[in-house]
Amino acid sequence: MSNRMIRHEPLRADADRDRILFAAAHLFREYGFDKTTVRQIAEACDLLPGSLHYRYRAKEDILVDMMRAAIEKTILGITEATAKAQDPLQQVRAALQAHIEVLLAGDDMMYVLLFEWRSLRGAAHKEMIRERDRYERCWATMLEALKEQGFIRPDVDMHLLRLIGLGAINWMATWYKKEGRYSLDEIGESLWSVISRGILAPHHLYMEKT
Amino acid sequence: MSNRMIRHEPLRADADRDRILFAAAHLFREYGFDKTTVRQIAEACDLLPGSLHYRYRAKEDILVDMMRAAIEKTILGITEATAKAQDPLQQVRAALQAHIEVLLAGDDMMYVLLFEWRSLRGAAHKEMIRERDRYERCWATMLEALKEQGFIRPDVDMHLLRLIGLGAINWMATWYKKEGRYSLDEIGESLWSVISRGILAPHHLYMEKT
DNA sequence: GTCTATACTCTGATAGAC
DNA sequence: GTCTATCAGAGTATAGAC
Repeated sequence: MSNRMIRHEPLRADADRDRILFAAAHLFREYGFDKTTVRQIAEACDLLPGSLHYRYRAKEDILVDMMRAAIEKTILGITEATAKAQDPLQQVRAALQAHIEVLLAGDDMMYVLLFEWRSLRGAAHKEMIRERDRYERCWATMLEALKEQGFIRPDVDMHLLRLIGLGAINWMATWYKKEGRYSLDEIGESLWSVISRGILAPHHLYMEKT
Repeated sequence: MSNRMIRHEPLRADADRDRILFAAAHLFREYGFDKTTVRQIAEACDLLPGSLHYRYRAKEDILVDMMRAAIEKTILGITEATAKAQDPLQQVRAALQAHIEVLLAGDDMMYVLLFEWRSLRGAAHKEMIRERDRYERCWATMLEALKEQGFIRPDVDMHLLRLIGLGAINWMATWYKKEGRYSLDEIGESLWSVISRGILAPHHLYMEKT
């Protein structure tokens, strides 16, 4: 740091951003966005309020930036997971596990993304709705493909299925504990066991069992 | 009201309580507990701040009272529903539908119960955890009975199933719209269709289909 | 970029007349 | 029980020196 020649400003800036967002996320999760003060955030990332203000002009800006990062991470997570999988069924299975892992692996930003978007108003609120829709469309595309290829019973409404499935996972953030009785693999396995038996057409259900 | 003889104090008091809780719940749902001011609540139920203070000494007391009422209503809902049903399977089906209806029928208090318990701290927080556990135990009992009677595949973990199922329903509060494309019956039917096929032992699955 | 000090606003809660 | 008036505190955001 003493030598200007070996400094990498962009990296430094990213690290600062991460440090701030990480500390803020922890507080937002613990106390909620409204009950967390900018003074607390500043203290948690070793800055004084004035310095934090230099990075983020308003408290809400921190939340917006955090949510952008969180949703990007989520989309990246299921994109990578599905890329590895071979057939469409295993793709969905992998995406499901990826969503679980990204959400519950311990990143407080994910929790904040799910439960604090109500704290945003106006333009910022609308932007997050759009971002959420972008993510949900990834799922919609995957699920529609599955249906068109005959994997799913004809009477299953894929739109409702998506809402139900993602809802079950998202709610896990309220009860999952790292030291609890279930591992992320067990949780994903259980969920998939119920859903796959619940929606697959008989032919593929049989294949899935073997 | 002008004649003291025909006044019914307890009824009046209940009506006042409902009026306050209803108005407060609407605001809490719209803006969140923290962003709602006691002045707003007072105005919404045609009281002045001082008068509201007479009923509830602190803002948090309103939230606690509201949550007590909401959880009581929920427990009453599934209790009544299961009482009407005959066999254990239909009992669970009825309880599931009851939970959906109580949660989504339009009572803002239910939404607040699900998403604002984080606003409580200390003793009040602990009390709500206990109340929630009381409710979850109703479900645990029902589901355990189902398993013991052989309705469920042996490999299904009933504890996890409860968390997944109730999670799927609770999350509905974030997306369900009264004017939306799905009725409460459709939603319940879809959920049951997936879950029942996902967990029932083959023999009962066949019976369920007919 | 970081710090100190502070302006300004709004909040929950209360005191006390009626 | 309801009202008016107000307090004490906390909150965000800012100005300006360094």
